[in-house]
Amino acid sequence: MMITPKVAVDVIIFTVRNEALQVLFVQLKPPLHTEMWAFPGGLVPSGESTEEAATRCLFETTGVKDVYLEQLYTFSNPHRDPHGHVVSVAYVALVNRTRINLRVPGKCANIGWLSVATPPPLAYDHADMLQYAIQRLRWKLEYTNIVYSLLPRDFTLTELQRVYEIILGRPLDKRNFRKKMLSLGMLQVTPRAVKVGAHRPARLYRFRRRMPMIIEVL
Amino acid sequence: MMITPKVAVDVIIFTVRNEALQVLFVQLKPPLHTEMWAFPGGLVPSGESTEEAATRCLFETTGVKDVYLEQLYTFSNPHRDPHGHVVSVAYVALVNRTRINLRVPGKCANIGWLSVATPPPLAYDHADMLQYAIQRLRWKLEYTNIVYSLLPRDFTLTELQRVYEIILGRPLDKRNFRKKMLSLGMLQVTPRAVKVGAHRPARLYRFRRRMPMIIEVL
DNA sequence: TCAAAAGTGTTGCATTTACACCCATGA
DNA sequence: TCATGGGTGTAAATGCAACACTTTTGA
Repeated sequence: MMITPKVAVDVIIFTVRNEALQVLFVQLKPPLHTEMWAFPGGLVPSGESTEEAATRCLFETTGVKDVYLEQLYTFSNPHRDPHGHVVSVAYVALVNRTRINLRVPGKCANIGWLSVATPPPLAYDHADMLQYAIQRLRWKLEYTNIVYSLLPRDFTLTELQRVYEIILGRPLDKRNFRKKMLSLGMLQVTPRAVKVGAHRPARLYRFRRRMPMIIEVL
Repeated sequence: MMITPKVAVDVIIFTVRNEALQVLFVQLKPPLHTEMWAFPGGLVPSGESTEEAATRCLFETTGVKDVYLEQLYTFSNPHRDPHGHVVSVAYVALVNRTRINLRVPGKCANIGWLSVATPPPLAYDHADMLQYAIQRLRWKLEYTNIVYSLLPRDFTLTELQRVYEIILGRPLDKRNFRKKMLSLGMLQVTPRAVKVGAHRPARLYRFRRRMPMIIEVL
């Protein structure tokens, strides 16, 4: 019987919070990489699919299920983990921060959201993973509806636009943005509006279908 | 120590041959799945990256290196292989058939090119892999230059167009195709032309850079 | 001179970009 | 009445799709 590498998953959990794109990191307990941060993850037991393992990891740290979760890439450099050859299947999840109840997994010393703009020192090859994940997120934002998973059920168009601007890192034209979003037909107007502050109340919208789809197909 | 699944690679090797998109399949030796076909692949030994394993598999069956090779997806269903839990990292390779010297790997009974239009019964979850690979190939053909890996160094625009038509499965307009290709600036005219048959000779072109790149960036 | 593939431009349509003012509200 | 964010339309430019004839060659 040939000896093959071990299999792990890492889950890159994005949210938009405090006007920034943030990622959930855990801090490992000594003696492993203390002072470094890493994505939630771990070895995959035989009999469990990597999707299941990623879903489980996501649930154990945030308490949420049923959010957008996508396989990103498989990282397999034999030296990526100094303790032995571990092939890691990376996943990306998008969560709405208001639904989160963070919990520190048993094997971790700490957990928290950190902005991708100023990432901390990362363990293993997690810096590569993060770069790739951000790139993929920006790319898919443009031609899918996955942003639904970052927002509450009801939201204003300005909130939606802010999420796009924060992730893409550039300002968008308000009129063109609204025209485009509404023309895609994936949003539904709700009868309600929000009144906050001394100005005109904003209409609330929601996604017709809160599931991933490619925009041309809508 | 936790027991994790074994790690394998499968390589989906595409070529364009006989006016069809074809894939390289091997037939397993008895007692395993005889009568079924599968992609070249196998377990990844500890210490080898999956890229290396895929490159090696490609070389062992076709004798080529330095062609387009891309990670496709990781398949991890615990039941995908009835003999035990094997996570397979699938790769896609694109080769130019004229450069190929097929060899039957020791553990296989047979090897050959088969058209994707009429795929044979496939072992494991290889039918799923194939569908996904075709989809990805079509998609990437539209916004990258990866087609370079399917053609000889020098080719005519008609040959290039045929490759696109065969993979996409629909006819393309000759004038629009040429306009588009030439405007992207990724082709170089060569001084030579080919004369075959009783008609005007065709100019030969080649790719400026025979390496994968996204078309907007060119 | 004929057959066969190579090669070449223009027009309409759809999509994207740029851009500035009025509206509704609470303080 | 003023400050604040919500909401709206038009014109130019760009990109894409449709479409037919002339050129060069060898037989």
